[in-house]
Amino acid sequence: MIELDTTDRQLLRELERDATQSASALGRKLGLSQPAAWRRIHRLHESGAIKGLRLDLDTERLGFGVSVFLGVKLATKGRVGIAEFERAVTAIPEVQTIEHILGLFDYRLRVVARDIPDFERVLRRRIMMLPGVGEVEANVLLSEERRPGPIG
Amino acid sequence: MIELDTTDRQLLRELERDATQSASALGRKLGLSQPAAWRRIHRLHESGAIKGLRLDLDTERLGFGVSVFLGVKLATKGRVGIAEFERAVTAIPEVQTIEHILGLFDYRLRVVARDIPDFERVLRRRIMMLPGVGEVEANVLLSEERRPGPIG
DNA sequence: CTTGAAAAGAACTGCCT
DNA sequence: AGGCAGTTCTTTTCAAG
Repeated sequence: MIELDTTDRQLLRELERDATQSASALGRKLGLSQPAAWRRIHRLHESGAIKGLRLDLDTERLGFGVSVFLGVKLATKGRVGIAEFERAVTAIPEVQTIEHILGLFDYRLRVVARDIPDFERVLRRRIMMLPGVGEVEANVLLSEERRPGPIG
Repeated sequence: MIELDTTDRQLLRELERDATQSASALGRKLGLSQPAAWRRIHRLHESGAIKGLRLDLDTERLGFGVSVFLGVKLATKGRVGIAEFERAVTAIPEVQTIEHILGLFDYRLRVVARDIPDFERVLRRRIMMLPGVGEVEANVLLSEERRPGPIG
């Protein structure tokens, strides 16, 4: 486990707010010189505390107005079944996130579609055709909010 | 809705793979000059196609080994109930994402905790104390994979 | 759209406290 | 660990084809 001091935490908090800030801007906010801030950020990358930077696309503006969370229960739960399901679900472009979970469902999928008819097509012709799929639960996304989290 | 040409799509695909690439590196890959690539990226930001860059932290390495998805059904569903719930849930630092959804549940929360006992504390003393909380479903995250998506 | 150039700023390095 | 000074690279804007 990686231990962080107060300054590292402040850096992460700032970078969570705006990941494009320069080392000099961050240094100014925390009372550090530009190289000092840079070296800390660099260490946070090297240590693996920061996995990287993700591009945050506006799926709605790009024509994918519908996001649906699917809970999926597998009917066939052997080792082969799981591997086969994962391989097949990976090939569906509308599936943005695949979460292997433990609980009432086996997988949780985040699926995007242009609209509801498009989603129905994805669900019927893609999701329901996946090998080993059992029960499927759907929840349509209305709005989403990300919080700073206990780490920053 | 924002219309993208093939080059913009290629840019987004590359940036999804690695959001830290320079305009000149992207230009080289797509056969564009550095200013041309830069202007396209700039336009993708301005148009809102790209919302920004998100810091991707390794919650596990930072000591939060447990991620749990909670489906929450509200018992009280008046306008006041929803507003009150959202205000209260926002104040819990362990809640990383709040998704307002339509379906079997009203909200989906992504919660992080240091370990299972820590998660039990969050669940009993924080989540279950939220105003208007009805049924709660839990799924523990085993592994997660993000896919390029139909946009890139 | 392109190339080329120039100025500003950010990233990175080595040395010193 | 932090700061200072300097080098290299990228970003950003411009002129011109």
